[in-house]
Amino acid sequence: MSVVRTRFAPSPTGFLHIGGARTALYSWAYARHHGGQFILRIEDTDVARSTPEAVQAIIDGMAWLGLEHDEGPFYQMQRMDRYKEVIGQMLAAGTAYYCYTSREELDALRAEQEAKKEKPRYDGRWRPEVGKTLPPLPEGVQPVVRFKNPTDGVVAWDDVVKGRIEIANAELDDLIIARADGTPTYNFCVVVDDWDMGISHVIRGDDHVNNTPRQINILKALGATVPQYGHLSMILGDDGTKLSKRHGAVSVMQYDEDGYLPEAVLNYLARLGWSHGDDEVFGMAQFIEWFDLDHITASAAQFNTEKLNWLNQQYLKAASDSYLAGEVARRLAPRGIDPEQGPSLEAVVALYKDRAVNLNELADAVEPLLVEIHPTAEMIETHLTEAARAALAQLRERLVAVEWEKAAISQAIKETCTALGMKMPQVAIPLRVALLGLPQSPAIDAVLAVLGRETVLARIGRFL
RNA sequence: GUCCCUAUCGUCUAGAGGCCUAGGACAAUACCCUUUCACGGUAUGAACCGGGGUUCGAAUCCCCGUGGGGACGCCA
Repeated sequence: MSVVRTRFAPSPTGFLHIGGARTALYSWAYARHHGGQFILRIEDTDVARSTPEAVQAIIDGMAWLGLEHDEGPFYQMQRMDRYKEVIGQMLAAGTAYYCYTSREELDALRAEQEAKKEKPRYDGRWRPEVGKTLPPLPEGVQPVVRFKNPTDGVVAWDDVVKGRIEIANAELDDLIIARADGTPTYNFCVVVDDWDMGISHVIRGDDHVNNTPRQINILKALGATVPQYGHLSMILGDDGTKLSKRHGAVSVMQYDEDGYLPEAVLNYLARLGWSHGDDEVFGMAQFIEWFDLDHITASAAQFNTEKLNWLNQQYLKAASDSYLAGEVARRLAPRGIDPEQGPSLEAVVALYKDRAVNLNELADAVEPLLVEIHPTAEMIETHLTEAARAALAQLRERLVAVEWEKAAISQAIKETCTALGMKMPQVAIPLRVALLGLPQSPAIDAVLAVLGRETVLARIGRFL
């Protein structure tokens, strides 16, 4: 069996978004599954729209997700000589030709065809044919180079996700492979790159299905081996419409900012458009073991933030306290909070990680344990009644002497309840408000234990 | 307009002719657990786009509609 070599080939005209991330993930996982190589290639031939910032954004996104490549990044702009070399060969071999049709003529042709409700396409006026007389060479027109596409028969391939696809050559026109300024175009560069880089499986977005027959024809004209193709359907936004700036078409780094763990995003993406029976929660090692291009869904999938949230929560619960403490500290820093002060961040995070959906929520939840709190007047009025304050006063006295660990603290709270004939919540809720400014928290004895005696006594003391 | 792809609960999906009284997960609802809020547990409701075939038998195969998406650039 031959070596598996896959690639991810984004054009650096924006950040790495969720659709691109899934394409990269599948290509990466397929290579890993087969012990092959995963190549990163930057398709930057559109000089006007490509930016170094976008290149960096893509690399950052890949790094955040942990999709490391084995070769590259290769930049198409650095491979110009090679493309020109191949174009020269094709011109010489007669599989490509110069076309002197101007942009204006092309526009007119297109308009005419559209008016007649026809599929717009080049009419082959400069295509050399035996016994055909070409038009006279116009003055001052720099020619483009067009590929001489076969006119009959069909191009067919067995798409690994969509099955057999056949397209009649009659549907295809002679595409431009080099612009008037000599620079090669996308469909041509892809072909040369996939060929030169020995790509065995091209896994890419659905929007490239129509490019595939053209690329196969060029590959064949070059005498190159045609790789396997797999076209992934697109990802729709939360509302079922195409991803746009407003919903979902955001950088994967936005997910970091929104408090998602890369593991959760990866797991979510793996399951969006692919399945392994009823399995839902699995790490990348497991995914690599399972993933094999079977079971990829052919139809478009709608992004569902709620399920991502649920997955993120699962990963949050499973994550280690030290990892979470690091992530939370990173989010607390911009708020001017130094987690070195106060109780151990790991202990605090452990208390809250079961109840947060994302890291930002976790940071929010943890904050009152780390900084001075300011309960609202309303909160104080509703919860810190005379009776409540009396209970807190008595509890405080017990806490002064008690051994500082959960069971003993719990015992002290219970004794206070009994002594005053109060129910647990009647003491616990005011206590929460006094300590955290909130009526809800994890188990109160655990909160006290983590907060430390000094802080607890001081915070209760403020209301006596 | 032409070509290509696609169609199972609200969403992601299982399903490769009988295992389907269509399964799981998210979301929803109810109950349980609970010291509050969560977590967790249990249960309930919820789908094969329509029409024709093929077959003893179709969610699964074929055809036609319809819906959705994509492509038709000297963009990638």
